[in-house]
Amino acid sequence: MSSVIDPTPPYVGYSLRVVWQWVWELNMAAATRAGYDDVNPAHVSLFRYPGLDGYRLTDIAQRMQITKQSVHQLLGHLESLGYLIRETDPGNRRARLVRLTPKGRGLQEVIRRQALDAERRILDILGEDRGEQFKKSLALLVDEITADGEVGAHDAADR
Amino acid sequence: MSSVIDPTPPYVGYSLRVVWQWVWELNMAAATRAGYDDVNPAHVSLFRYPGLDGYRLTDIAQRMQITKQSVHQLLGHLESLGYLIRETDPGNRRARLVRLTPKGRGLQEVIRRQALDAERRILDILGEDRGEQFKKSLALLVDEITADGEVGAHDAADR
DNA sequence: GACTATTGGTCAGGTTACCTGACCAAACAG
DNA sequence: CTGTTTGGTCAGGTAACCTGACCAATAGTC
Repeated sequence: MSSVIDPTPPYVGYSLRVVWQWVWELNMAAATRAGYDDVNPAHVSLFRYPGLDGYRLTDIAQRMQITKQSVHQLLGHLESLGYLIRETDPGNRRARLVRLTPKGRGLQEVIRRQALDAERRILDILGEDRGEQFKKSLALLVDEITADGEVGAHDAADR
Repeated sequence: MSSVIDPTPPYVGYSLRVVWQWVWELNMAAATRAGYDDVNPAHVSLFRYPGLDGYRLTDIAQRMQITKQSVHQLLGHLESLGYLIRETDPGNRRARLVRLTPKGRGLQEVIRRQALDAERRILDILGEDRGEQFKKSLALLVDEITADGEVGAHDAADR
């Protein structure tokens, strides 16, 4: 009794998840290996592109699609762990800007290096031509998706 | 002061995440729209390829990379919501097999259809040739990654 | 057969990343 | 001056995860 829908897996969604998860696990592993073992996945995810330095809490909350309160808590952890400080924005005295400490910049650097390394590994697997084509396709998809505002544009209001 | 690492974003990891998240949000939206609004993302994720029907708790835990206890709890929710039942495996009386109810099969079907729809939309964006190439590349990456056991092969022991 | 080890699953209890709601202070609009 | 909006914080709750202890059925060994 085969279903009406014959799946012909693996689905693209499935594959995307597997590959992304692989990159993400390499990312966490790189952080831990480099000695940043006092942070958990939620913390590290805040460091992902485009990072934390110079951003306000609200910007980060919007980017991550979580509440300001959640970001507040996570930034609090990172601050008490010595990864960053929050200083008042000179141009807007209600706002506070995240500033990475040397420790924070160290972790940021590890994460960026790892991102490039993952990219390298993908190109190695696919080969140069196919790899570049793959990157272009991905970029095109990202353009199209973010243009439509289909991701991250639910209730820009507050949540 | 440009960093040692000039990022040339967007990174592949970032793009993968954006695209995957887009697919995933379409997935959740499809479930909700179809009336399955008593399940949350954690529940729906259990239904993702290759699904629940016929599997044992332990299989699912391993696939999802979470503990048996967590799966136990989530399956408990889904059972009390009427999505599935757990019946003793005739061939192994300690094991219990997940069996989807009609309601559960309904949700499963919605998710499968949505997966195909997402695939269609990606092909529409990239065009037929480029899209097929993209799928092939993804499949190749998945093969390579899962072959090395780099994902989901941490401690096959318990977890 | 009896004896241990392994496997599949459950119960009890803790942690924490999220959430909602209420609130304050600075900035802005009239 | 008087609301309203914006950036952020405090208090408290929810639930998806975790660890540890445990039981029942199976498999391996003598």
